[in-house]
Amino acid sequence: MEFSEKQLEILHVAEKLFSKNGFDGTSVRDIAHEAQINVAMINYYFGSKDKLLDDLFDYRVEKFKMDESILQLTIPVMDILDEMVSSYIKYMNSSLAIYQIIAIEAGVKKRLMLSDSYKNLKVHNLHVISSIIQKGVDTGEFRPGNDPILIHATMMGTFMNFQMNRSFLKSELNITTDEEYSEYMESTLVTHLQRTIKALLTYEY
Amino acid sequence: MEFSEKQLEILHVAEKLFSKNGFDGTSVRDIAHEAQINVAMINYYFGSKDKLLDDLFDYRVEKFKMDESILQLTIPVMDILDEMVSSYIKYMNSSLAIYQIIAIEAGVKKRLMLSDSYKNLKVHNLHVISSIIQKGVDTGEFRPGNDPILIHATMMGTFMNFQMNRSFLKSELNITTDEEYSEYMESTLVTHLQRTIKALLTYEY
DNA sequence: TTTTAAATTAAACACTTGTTTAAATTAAAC
DNA sequence: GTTTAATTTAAACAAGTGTTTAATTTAAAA
Repeated sequence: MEFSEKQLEILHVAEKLFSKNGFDGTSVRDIAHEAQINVAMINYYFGSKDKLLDDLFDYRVEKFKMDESILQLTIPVMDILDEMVSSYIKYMNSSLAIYQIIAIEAGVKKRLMLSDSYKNLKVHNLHVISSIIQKGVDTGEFRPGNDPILIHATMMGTFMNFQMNRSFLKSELNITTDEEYSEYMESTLVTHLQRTIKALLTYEY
Repeated sequence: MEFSEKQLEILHVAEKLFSKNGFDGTSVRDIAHEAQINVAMINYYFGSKDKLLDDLFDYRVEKFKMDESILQLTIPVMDILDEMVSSYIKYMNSSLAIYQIIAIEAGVKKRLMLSDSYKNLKVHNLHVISSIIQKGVDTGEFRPGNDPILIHATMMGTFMNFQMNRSFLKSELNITTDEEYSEYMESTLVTHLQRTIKALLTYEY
């Protein structure tokens, strides 16, 4: 699906407002006002407010697919794992708005959950993680028996926790700006997750 | 603050609907209908819809404080850690509704974030985790240098991820009923988190 | 039992919601 | 340049929002 310049402008404004105030907390008039267009244009271009969310999701979802090609790299599997965690967190961090929306709307409403593309995305990412783990198990570097679902949930959930408790954690970490918080997530948080997952995959229990 | 039987009935219905449809997605008339009362009673008892949410939060928040007394137990620190994870996840799992509300409203709106009791709760729980880690470091069982904030975020976030992706994960794990999913979280997920945190605290990197 | 207070009700309030309409403007096709 | 189509607009639509009011019923206090 292709979008015109005008449609993209509306999508970007909607993304911003949905992530800030939630889908139900954002009116079409809020969007129209911020985008400096007439309210009717939203229905003219997207049909309805619900379809606007669907289109926004389709517009963004493709980029959330994990890069499968890292599996082909001739580097140690430990480094592949590190690279996967790092690039995934960094991309999520650079696309916070849509991720915020997904987290809320997929959890509360059934809206996005029903979307096939959402399910396909998750299945794909689980598959990539699963393949990396398998590769490590084959080389004897990782212990077998670890469920990729749990690994994925840990990575995703920890990131999300930082996202949803931003203001509390900022004060707790003595961070003042959003930029600094962003840096923290891309360095300290990434390192933490890399260590956590590696520790788990090599841990003897 | 004490609530009458009628007020509690309203609070329980509100909790259920807020967790299902979000705060903005739930109207006072929805609550009144489900609780079989007149709409005006909500404002009569709670003043406003916003204050109803505040009261619901105050009503539940106390129970989310981690039990500090486990620190005094004369059992290995590993077992204290296991017990902390287990009891925390189990309690969260038994109070899903309010946790769902917290996750959404604290993240999107600034509503609950402004609440002092919410901040105090988090500070308290972080302190308990911090004390357990310190105890393990003192006995030489845990490595020093692990930030309790990251441990807490991992535990909380992973649980939340299971909560917010319920329907996807149910199909992925071949789970059909909510009861079974609940059992999974209290057994497999708890074990996973215990292992993860212990692995992280003892991991040599 | 009478008086006072609390609880409950239906109705109205003013405002916001998403969506549609029909007219006006702009752009494209011929 | 005229016609056709696409875009944009202000206005209206019906339904829903949280809240308030004033009247009524129920319960408690005197």
